[in-house]
Amino acid sequence: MRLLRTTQLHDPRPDQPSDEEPIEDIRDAVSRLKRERIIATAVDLFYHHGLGNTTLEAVAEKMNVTKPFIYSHFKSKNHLLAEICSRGIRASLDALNRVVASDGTATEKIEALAHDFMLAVLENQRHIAIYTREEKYLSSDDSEAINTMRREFDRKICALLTEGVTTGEFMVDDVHLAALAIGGIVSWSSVWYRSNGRLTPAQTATHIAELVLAMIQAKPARRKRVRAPAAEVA
Amino acid sequence: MRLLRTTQLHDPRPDQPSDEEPIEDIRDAVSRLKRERIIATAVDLFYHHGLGNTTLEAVAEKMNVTKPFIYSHFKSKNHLLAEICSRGIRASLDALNRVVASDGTATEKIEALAHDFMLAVLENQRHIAIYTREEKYLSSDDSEAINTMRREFDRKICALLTEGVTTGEFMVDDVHLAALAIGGIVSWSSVWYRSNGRLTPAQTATHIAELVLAMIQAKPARRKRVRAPAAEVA
DNA sequence: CTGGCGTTATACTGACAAGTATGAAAAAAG
DNA sequence: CTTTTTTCATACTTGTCAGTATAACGCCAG
Repeated sequence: MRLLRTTQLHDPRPDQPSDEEPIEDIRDAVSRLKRERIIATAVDLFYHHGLGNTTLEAVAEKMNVTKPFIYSHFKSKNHLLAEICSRGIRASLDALNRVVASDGTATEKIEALAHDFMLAVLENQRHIAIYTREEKYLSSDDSEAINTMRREFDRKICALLTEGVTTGEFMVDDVHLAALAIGGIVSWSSVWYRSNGRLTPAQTATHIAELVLAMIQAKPARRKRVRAPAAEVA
Repeated sequence: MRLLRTTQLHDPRPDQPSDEEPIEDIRDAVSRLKRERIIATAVDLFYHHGLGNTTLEAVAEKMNVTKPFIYSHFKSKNHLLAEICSRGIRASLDALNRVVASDGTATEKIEALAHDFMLAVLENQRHIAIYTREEKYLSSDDSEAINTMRREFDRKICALLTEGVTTGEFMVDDVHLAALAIGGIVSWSSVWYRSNGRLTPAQTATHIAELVLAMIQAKPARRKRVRAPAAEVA
């Protein structure tokens, strides 16, 4: 296209108006591919060396392109960072929401939550590690949006724990602290996890879920194993 | 004195040669006081705005001094950062070692460990948060030294857990993962803890220790409460 | 009071890296 | 094949800061 995304002209696909699968415009696909590569490269460097030790020139060089290439896809270094961070957070939040929306006993839901949340963190480990470290370099808008997510997070876990305490499934003195503990166990994994380590993400998630259940003293009673469909693997 | 720390001359305190308490030289005391103030101010700013968003000029301004003042006490911005980080780590490691050296059952020791470690983290929350975020900006020497500590850390918790499993006090499938979970619960508190929050550090530590014991399914059997002397408060 | 020493402000340098103006080459359109 | 448009490399500008040279000030000794 030449005018796409700019102004005039109707639909850039004038052929059969519908009935076909909505094939994505090639330009968009190419553009997205490039974006993805930039992000992947940046994640790699930001993760290993830190945001402040990584120049966009270094990112460009690693891709065998130059700086303006990156600037044609991201408005600034901070926008790139924001994209990276929000992906990590979004993956976790999706996992959480999927579980909360499912039905089952509180025990089942907490187990699923610990498992899927852990898996989401492990699968997005670097994004989340970057977010955790570089939060202060996000624009206040971005960081506020993300903080809202985080609070929502805590709220939902608390609600779930409270439910379980009410039904007598769990035993915890302080629901809020327990929620933070769960968040800690899972979130901290972005610090220590290495993808070439002893356990696969799935194994790790399973073990961690058991630890979480033990922590809140959930009766390992009849768990019907109706867990939400596991997050699709990256 | 004017020649102290330089070269010649005997003892700068020529009066009663001994028998007195070893009163620290005033200059040294003053110098230390200044260093402490610089560190405190830097911690404040680094914590709230991030290392990269904080210039040394900003630190100086907040103290109503200027940059060379800081440079006369720290060789570089990174040396200042290293000092901040190592304080946080040292406090935690001291707590750990104190507990490991104490005697008692594995249950008692783990409880004490969780409690005292948590307390140490809370009391040094900002230092540790800064360390966690800015690790990549430490010289490789410093960061290696600190990583050694971290590994030692894990090793000792693992040993303790293994001991408890052997004596039948604990039930955990994977000792190493449990150690990481404990580390996560505690370390992550440096991210969420606010000193003006609902609970005092001591209360928080007590609750967290309970959660940890539950997680490893320690029998709440005869805990004789011979906990190591609580960390002196900062 | 005076001279020397240590300390800290003033004022600078130098480097580095974010972001950009321009134009060349490639791709699409006609 | 020619024209138009997009994309990205070359080469630049610019601001910011870590770190420093120098000089002024104050403190203690004699």
